[in-house]
Amino acid sequence: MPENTEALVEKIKEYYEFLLEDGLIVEIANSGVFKQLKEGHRMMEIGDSVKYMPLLLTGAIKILREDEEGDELLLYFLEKGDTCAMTMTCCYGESKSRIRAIIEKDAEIVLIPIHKMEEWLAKYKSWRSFVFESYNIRLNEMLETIDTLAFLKMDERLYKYLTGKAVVTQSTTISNTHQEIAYDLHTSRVVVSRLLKQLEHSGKIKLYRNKIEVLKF
Amino acid sequence: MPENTEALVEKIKEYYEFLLEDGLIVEIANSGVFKQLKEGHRMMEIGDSVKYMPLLLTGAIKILREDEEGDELLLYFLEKGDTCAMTMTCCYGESKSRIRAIIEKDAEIVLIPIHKMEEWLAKYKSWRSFVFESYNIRLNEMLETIDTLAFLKMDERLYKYLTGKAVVTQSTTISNTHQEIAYDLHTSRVVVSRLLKQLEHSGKIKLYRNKIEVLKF
DNA sequence: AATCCATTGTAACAATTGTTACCCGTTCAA
DNA sequence: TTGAACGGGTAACAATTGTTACAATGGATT
Repeated sequence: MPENTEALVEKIKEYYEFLLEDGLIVEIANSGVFKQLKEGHRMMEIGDSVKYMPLLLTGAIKILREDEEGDELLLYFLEKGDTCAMTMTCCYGESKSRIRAIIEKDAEIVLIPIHKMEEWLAKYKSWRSFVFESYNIRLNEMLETIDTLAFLKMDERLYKYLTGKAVVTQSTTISNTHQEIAYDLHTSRVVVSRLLKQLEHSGKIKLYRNKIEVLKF
Repeated sequence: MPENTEALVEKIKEYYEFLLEDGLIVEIANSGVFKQLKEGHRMMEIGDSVKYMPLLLTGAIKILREDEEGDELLLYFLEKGDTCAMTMTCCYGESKSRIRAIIEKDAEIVLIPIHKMEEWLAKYKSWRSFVFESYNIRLNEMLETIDTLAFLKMDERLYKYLTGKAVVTQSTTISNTHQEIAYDLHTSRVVVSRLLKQLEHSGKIKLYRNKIEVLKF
């Protein structure tokens, strides 16, 4: 936990030095708020009004979509160096979140007041690049999600989910119940159990209680 | 067809006067190329390198995604006042198109060289707003597409497709074969025929040869 | 008129996914 | 120690979607 602004500048530099100008990093440290968040923390809900844009320093965040009946779907994970473009959306146009964000792995973030975003756009070229780059990454991530939904069958989606999760959490062991996975993929627990069993038989994973080991990538 | 730059300025003003500064519109008219494109024209293919960003004045464009096997999926339609954010993606980072664009309804567009985009970002506030607004619209459109894929059944997707298409083409009559619809929804012709019959029985549409009439919205 | 071809309708069947029900084993609290 | 709650396995069945096959229709062409 950075003790003061100086320390925060150093902390941000660790992850953003090569992306953002020094002057901008100082501004971020001055007007941003550093936070440490625990796994499982619900950072944002659908309909919440968005006042801050998060910069992710460490850890991982999962971004979910929900329909009217409350059914969920995992959109993508945010990792170190990412920011949430769906949040940036809120600086122009609507100010309500259209997604849910849950900490997937203990995270350190810096919250930036959204009015700064526009201010820095005119002022810092590196900020413009960063913001655009973020939008692009997000658009491509959404494309990927669409491809997955449209072109893959459930067993492929499941396997992709497991390997993807292993990557963002930097661990081949996934600590989830079948029910939780079912929520993320928007299917039922029985279907997940069935397909996990198949994946185990084909030697790609190993099943334990509350735990799945990914063997192949 | 505008005869000269003066006429093009007027033409662009018709659609963008309230969005973009006058000075910017003049610049667009100077460095942009006006084009008229016919329905069915394949404007861009996956893998094409992107050198221009299109501003849509009239008509409609459909944006498709394709997987390795050549299976297609409709992502969304672009309409008057829209631009293609997936194209803007190409100004930073990769320069290859990740989508296919086909004229859905005779269109008039202005092609802007992509290097102008960055130049104008620093120079015109209205351009920044426009570009951000476009990104946001596109992100939300992609979210909508994801919702549709994840939460709707095929009959609902089909009905949504028909009504959506009626809106962008500004006509309740849809001139498509069942096979063409099947491609857009990434399913088979037989499935489309079956579900269309159901929709007809429920009184939402009326079927003809090469033609579908949307009765309810 | 005869023929061809694209389009649509439909039946029969297969594969995938979703649902219900019930099992067993583990964990945890009373 | 007992029982409830949770996590997971599995069978049986239902619903949805995909596939194959073939018939019927209507235009277009010769």
